[in-house]
Amino acid sequence: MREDTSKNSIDTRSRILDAAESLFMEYGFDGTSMRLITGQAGVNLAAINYHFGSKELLFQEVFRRRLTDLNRRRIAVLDALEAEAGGAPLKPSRIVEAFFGEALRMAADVEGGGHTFMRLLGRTYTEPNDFVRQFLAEEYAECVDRFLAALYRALPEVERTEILWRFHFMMGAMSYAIAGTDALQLLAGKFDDEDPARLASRLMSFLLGGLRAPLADPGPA
Amino acid sequence: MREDTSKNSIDTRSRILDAAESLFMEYGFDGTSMRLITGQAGVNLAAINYHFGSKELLFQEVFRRRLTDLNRRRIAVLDALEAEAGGAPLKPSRIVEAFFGEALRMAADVEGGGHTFMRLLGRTYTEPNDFVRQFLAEEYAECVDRFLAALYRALPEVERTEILWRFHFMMGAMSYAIAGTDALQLLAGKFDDEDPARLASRLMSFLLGGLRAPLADPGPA
DNA sequence: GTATGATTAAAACAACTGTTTGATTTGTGT
DNA sequence: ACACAAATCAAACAGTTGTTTTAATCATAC
Repeated sequence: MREDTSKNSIDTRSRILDAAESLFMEYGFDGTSMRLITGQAGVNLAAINYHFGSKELLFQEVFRRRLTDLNRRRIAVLDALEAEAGGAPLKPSRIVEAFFGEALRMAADVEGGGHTFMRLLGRTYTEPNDFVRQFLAEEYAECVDRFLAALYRALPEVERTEILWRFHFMMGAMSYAIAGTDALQLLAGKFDDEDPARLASRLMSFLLGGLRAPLADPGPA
Repeated sequence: MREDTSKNSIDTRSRILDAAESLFMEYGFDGTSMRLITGQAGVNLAAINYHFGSKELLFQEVFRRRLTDLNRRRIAVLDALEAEAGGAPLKPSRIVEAFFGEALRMAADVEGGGHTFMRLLGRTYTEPNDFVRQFLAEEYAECVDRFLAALYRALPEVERTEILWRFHFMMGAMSYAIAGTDALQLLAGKFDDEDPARLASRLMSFLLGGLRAPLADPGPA
């Protein structure tokens, strides 16, 4: 009947994290109660405060658990690309593929929870809670700095502000592609879903098309 | 001291709607309490239930107030384009410009509240509350049907599924560009904001670049 | 086996949630 | 001025929120 040995407590921790990840994704931070989380995790109500301190700290830990590795992997890929190039600037498309490809790879991991997490991350971008924004900024800082620097070097003739905006647009397209699948099914009515596997290649070609688009006229009257 | 005549009640209604729009945008549906709304609106707590019936119905009315007009304008522009073309299929870029241009025009209206509303709309796409999804689907149905039909006719050689996905990506890029400005400021650190006026042209050229991008390989191994 | 610290458990805490009630005020038509 | 409906108000409703407390149980080292 019982299978927990000494890893009982770390089991409780990850059961809470898994349940919280899934519920935060579905109902948001405010829409998810402690009792809902502990109920789905099958643990006592007080376990969250005991193991994480508060609901907010649990929320942050849900992100840290996956984001740290994701951004580490992104930087590792970028390191490899730059080492291979040997000092020469990279192709912009390779940089973009590295950054968004790693995210899409995580989003494709349905059983391991990566898919759920990426949907949660996507909807969190548009929920500008102060404490979440502060936290995400710190978590992303190094990775974004590295990739922006690489893009600046790859596109020296393009204004940096323009690159920033394009990066923002790409983040938005990706987040919606993952987090807003329900919205699409909604707007478009019936939608053949033979394709979540092909999402990555579809999205990537869209992103690269947007990246390569001619710059806008500076002055629209 | 008092300036209200007979329009007292409709004044209360719109005061509530304005406060709710702004607060829902900032804190989300669950994070915004009735007392917060009525407090900022300067009306009695019971006024929301009296004038709108419930918090959910107020939420819906916040959307209906702006969305109905927005989609009506979109369809009007599309009608004009099709009348001008006289039966010939439209250029895809014109269709996209019509759909997203109207949204961006609303987002540029800061004083009138259009900007706030578009940010709220953007973050709501990723909050898949059942009752919101149902409502948005009905509100968008006719407009999306018309624009998708126009795109299908404009791009007869492209699979309809591909067009759906591109439309989804474009929606995501736009919503983030408007709703997630804070997220960008965050990730990129300092960000010159001499540009909210140029957002429209920047975004439009990105969207058209994505729309024109070559289709992805169907099979990524 | 017993002591010690870590974990779990049940119960209670005050604060806040959306909604309803009943009385009072306000506006309008006669 | 009167009557009638619309609108506002203060107060209370029952239920839920995140967190804390105190006791019980667990695992482990001596």
